[in-house]
Amino acid sequence: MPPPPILQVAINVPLSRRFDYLAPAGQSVAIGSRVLVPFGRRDQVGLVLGLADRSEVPGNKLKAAKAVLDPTPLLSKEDLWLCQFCSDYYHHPIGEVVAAALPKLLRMGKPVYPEMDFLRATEAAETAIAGLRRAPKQAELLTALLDAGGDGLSAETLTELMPAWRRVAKPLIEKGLARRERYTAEDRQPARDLEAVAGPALNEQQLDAVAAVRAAKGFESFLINGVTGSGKTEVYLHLIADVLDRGQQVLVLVPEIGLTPQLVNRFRRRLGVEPVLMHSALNDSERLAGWRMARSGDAKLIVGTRSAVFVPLQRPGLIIVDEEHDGSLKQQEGFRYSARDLAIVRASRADIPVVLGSATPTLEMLKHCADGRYKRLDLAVRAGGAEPPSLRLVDLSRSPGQDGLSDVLLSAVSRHLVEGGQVLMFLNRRGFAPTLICGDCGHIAECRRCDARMTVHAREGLLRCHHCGASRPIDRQCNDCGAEAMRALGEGTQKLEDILTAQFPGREIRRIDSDSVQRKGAIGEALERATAGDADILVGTQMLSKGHHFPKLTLVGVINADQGLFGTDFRSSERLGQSIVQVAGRAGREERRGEVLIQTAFPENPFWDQLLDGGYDRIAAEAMHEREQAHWPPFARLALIRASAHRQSDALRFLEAAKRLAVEAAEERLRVLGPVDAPMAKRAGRFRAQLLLQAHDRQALHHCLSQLRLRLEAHPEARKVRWSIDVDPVELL
DNA sequence: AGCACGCCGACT
DNA sequence: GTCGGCGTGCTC
Repeated sequence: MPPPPILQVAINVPLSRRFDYLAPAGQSVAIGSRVLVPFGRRDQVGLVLGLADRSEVPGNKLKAAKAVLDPTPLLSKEDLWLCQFCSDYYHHPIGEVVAAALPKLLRMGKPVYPEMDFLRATEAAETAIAGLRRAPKQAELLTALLDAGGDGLSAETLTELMPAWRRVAKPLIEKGLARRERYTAEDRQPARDLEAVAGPALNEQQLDAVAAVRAAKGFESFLINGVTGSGKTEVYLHLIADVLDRGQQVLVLVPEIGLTPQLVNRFRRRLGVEPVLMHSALNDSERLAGWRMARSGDAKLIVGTRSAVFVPLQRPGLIIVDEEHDGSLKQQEGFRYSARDLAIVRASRADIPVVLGSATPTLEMLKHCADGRYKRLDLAVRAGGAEPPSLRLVDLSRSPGQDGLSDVLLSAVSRHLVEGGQVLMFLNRRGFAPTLICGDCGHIAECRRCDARMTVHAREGLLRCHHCGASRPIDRQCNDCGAEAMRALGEGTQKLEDILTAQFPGREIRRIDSDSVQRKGAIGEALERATAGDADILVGTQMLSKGHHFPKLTLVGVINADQGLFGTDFRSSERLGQSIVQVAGRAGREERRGEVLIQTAFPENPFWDQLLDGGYDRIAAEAMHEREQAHWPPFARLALIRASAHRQSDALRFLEAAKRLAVEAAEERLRVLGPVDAPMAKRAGRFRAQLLLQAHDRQALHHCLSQLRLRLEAHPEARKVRWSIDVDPVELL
């Protein structure tokens, strides 16, 4: 008689260990299944990571699982491998990793296939149907049920077929001709094999790129470095079509904003398959349905944002990461993973190619290419022969204008409008004005919970903190000297919209930022409306610069680029280069050449010369050189220990302890910098500080982090602080 | 993270 | 006299 197996269970708590349980009496449990377990004084859903025949935990402490929630494993060996990899690489508790990898309903213990109401015909129906001549609706319904046979039809299907079916079904049920039952519902196959519409012929570079990826035997990483408008998507479409033809699945990761109807429609039309979407605008059951279809293999093409990188795939054939440089691919709280990096890890594990695309690749990817680890595929010409936009600086000291808009830019706007073009004004600052200042004493209105100034939102009459979301009515008097002299200083998108409205009466001006686009997922619709062409001037933040195609757009104005020029983060020039090149790429994609005007008070800054002279390539090359000199990524590996607490001293004391432990564990193979207050030390009422670990290679860093985490979890100082490890941080604050 | 236990302040 | 504040400890 073998001993009862011990279940090693991952539970969604911030603890790194697994919890051992006895299998429920008389039941066998498979690895990868969920179980309901007693945990402390409550019940929790856990995932079985492994089976063992003995446990370190003393027998009297072992409890038995209460129920097995999945008769067959929910996650495959491959899925579990990915979770374990994440837990190891990001030094994050396995239970929280598993939780992040599962749709909410599964996390809550709901069944994979929901039970649904069905209506089916009884045996008596066959003969009785002839007697229903005077009840045509009933006859119609019963015929449909008989035609469906088997389990009958689901409530969902019936509602589509005959919205009033419930009323019609009632007499049928009373006559014993139909019966309501509950079954687990199978997914309806996504509509597919629509007509695939042929696309434009590929140019030589596109053909080369397609051929290169096609030639991959198993895992290989490709970086498609394609200028905006060069037709990266066309290359993706050909590659996807290949894989679909082989009967394998394709996973496409896009930035949050990239999931616009434009892209999805193009996939649908050109490939003749219905893409399964996974993004934040879906509700819980839609998410679960998509997850299920990916797992079963019914979904051929999955297009999703960051968290879709965890979706189980039955027959993976290709992973594509579009806009690889985009910051939204990195989770910025809790379990801080990079969906781009995990996509590469998954592809490697599955032994399939991975394709990363960007017009402005990160230095990390450029270095991999330079080292020969990844294959770089350049698309240097715009499809259809469109010319690249012309970039020009506007010196704000020579052409001051008013309210932050130079005369040069204003006259360019009117010129383009008169010529029938559309104009985009790019300003990475929402709200009315970034600052409310006292004209008498110079006091600036600040957030009470953060070390940040409040942003003026004039429409709503509010001051808002963009860091914690707090708001209050605009101060009438100065909180410092009491003078009634508070005025808005600087420009935000709201104010810019007002100024342009006054300057260009009769023109349609549309603002697109996270204030004007409230609902998640509404961004796509807002962009669609703007594209339709009735807007003359678009005013917006970063949101406007990503991936969307505006056919009539001929002028882009970059209102305030200077804030990126003096960033403290070592990535700031890479970032500024990316955002300007990306927004510039929106201009002039068809017959008319686009014009980009960049306002700056510092035209002498070498950054501008590099950008105008050599474009993003040059910016990247310069930045690469600096990073090598300074031993920053991609020439070093970083990890950040973040801590926050109500008292600043608690956070700092914890990090001091962490520093001692890190130095102990590291054996001089890494530098420990800090602890320092985060640049905005107080945020949402908590004080934040961080410790930076810098290592030459991954092994040194990870060796140190593994030891560090175990010791920190047990450390008495850790109780007063909220802390986390951020491996490969992208934001150093 | 949650949840209970535990020991000190302003209220029915 | 109690309701409740959040410090401390624990979860197989």
